[in-house]
Amino acid sequence: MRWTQALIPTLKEAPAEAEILSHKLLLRAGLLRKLASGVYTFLPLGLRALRKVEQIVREEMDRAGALEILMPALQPPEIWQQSGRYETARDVLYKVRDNSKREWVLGPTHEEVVTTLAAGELGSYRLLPKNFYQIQVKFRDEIRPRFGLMRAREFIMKDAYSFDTTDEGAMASYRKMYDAYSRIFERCGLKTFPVEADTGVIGGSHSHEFMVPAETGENDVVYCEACGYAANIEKATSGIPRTAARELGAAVEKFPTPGVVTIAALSKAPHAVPANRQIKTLVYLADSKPMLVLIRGDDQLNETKLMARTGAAQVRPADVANPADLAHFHALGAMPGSLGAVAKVPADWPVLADERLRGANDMTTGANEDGFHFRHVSLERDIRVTHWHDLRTVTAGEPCAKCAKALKIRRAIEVGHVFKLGTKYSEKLGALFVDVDGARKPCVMGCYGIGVTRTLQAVIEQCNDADGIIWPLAVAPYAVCLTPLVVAPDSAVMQLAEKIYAALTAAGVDVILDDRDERPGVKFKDADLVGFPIRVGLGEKSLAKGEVELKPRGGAITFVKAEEAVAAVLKALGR
RNA sequence: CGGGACGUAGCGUAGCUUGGUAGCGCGCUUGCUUGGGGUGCAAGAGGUCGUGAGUUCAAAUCUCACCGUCCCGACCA
Repeated sequence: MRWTQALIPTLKEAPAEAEILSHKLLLRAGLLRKLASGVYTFLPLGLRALRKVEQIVREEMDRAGALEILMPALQPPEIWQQSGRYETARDVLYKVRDNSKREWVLGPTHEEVVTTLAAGELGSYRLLPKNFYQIQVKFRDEIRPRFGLMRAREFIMKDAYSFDTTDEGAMASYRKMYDAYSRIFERCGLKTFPVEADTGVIGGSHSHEFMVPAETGENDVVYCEACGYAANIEKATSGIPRTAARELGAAVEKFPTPGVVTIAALSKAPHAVPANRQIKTLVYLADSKPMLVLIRGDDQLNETKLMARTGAAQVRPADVANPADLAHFHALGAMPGSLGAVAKVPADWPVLADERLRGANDMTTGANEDGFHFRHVSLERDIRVTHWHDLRTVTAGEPCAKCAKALKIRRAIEVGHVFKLGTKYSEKLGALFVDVDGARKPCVMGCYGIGVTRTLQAVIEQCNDADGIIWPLAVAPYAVCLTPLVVAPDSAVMQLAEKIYAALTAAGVDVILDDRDERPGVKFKDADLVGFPIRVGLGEKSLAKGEVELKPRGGAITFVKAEEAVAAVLKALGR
């Protein structure tokens, strides 16, 4: 490609819409343009890089035995109603109506479609196992799109779905995908690490996310450098000890605490009850049903864990500002700040307590009477706990549950996610097969996603310097940029450039010839900004010595004989 | 949805407090110049000042509503 025939609109300054570095570089290097919030056009260079990522994904999925298909983005709402996600996923579903008023859903993911396909086509164990994948546009009505391609309304995803006859088979499929993902990200030049993950609304029992460490990521990952434990903070646990038990002793005693409505306030004089001797009592609604959640005063509730433990599709804290929720506080007899689980708890309310409180006594908690608290409370003796769960959020420095070394927490970008789904969708959508024994059984499923557009941006986030992008060779839009500093067609410099251009093109190298009549500085700056892995500089000075320059992006210049330039480039490309 | 900021030429911005001819840099066009890290000079094109109401003799500037964009939170398959 000749630069003058391409469209590479580089920018000296980043548009104000971009906040993080990778987003700025996407815009400045002329890869991407925004049409609307969370909706983007890929310019030629951006598309080339995207295609490179897609191709790596495709090759590794094929190698893992998956079959590429292409499913529709436009989907009938009926299958979503069948799976139950028409309701549970309604917040992210784009719904459209055609001219005859029939409703459609723009696919945010494809479990429903692929399971419907399997229901029709995979009727015998002889056809199993199968793994279908596609690389396709997804639509999600994100509450807040942000950071360019990181969280967009419309984005490209590789999604795969495996169908097995047995649980063991499904685990083998899962393992294959896990291994394929490791190879995919490695080939993309990305440093990723897998972490244990929550399975969320999608359901399932086993799940890992592939994370790219980055301060701009939207996930917190808990990890242990000593033993390798790593988990999304939504899922992570630690070996932190339970609350120290004291002698059972005194009976519950009510005491006045006028105006004290926070853990912090109660921990100060005159009461001076340390936060770790307090019970935080929260009113939560799980699918609209009220419950009490008990957490130690110095801990934070992990809502994802709460959702997982209750099995609810939606959990939210009761809100004093919401008139409909006030009844729940009235039922307890107090407002937040004085809530407790000792007295006046309606008999049909579940009381969920965090494991860290198990066996704790001599604790202080609200009395369900505004302005009063109870002291000398024993969890076992004084509170009707209906469920004990791990509900707290891990914090940095806590001992690892496996090896007791201090845990660390870092931010990361989720680029891939593998799930073992089980039979949730195959049962609901009728993906049954006839087994050897003649019995009809639901397929055991797995699903596996890679955010392709997000991965592309993650590469930029990880591979850059002050001058611009530093593309890993495997995903660079062009591997080589030829930079003649004289572009007159009859000049020796340009004629040599044309010769090298022709030879590299013939060798199948992705090469761009910067034939613009621009000053050297402009060409160098643009080449650095766009981030071509190798730049070949051709100028009169070096050519007088019979040499051209080879400059790897971010590396030092080397000089090679002009007649050896093509071979040197091929060698630098590892070919 | 709650909190905050912003909307002036393709991009970045000044002007708004105190109402009165819309300015600068980059980019773009033309000419000359320069020619190894975003040359220099000159001339030029390009603006519904987000949209709509209102106040006023007069609104980019003041008021209200709406739309859009971004950030924090909530949410997130």
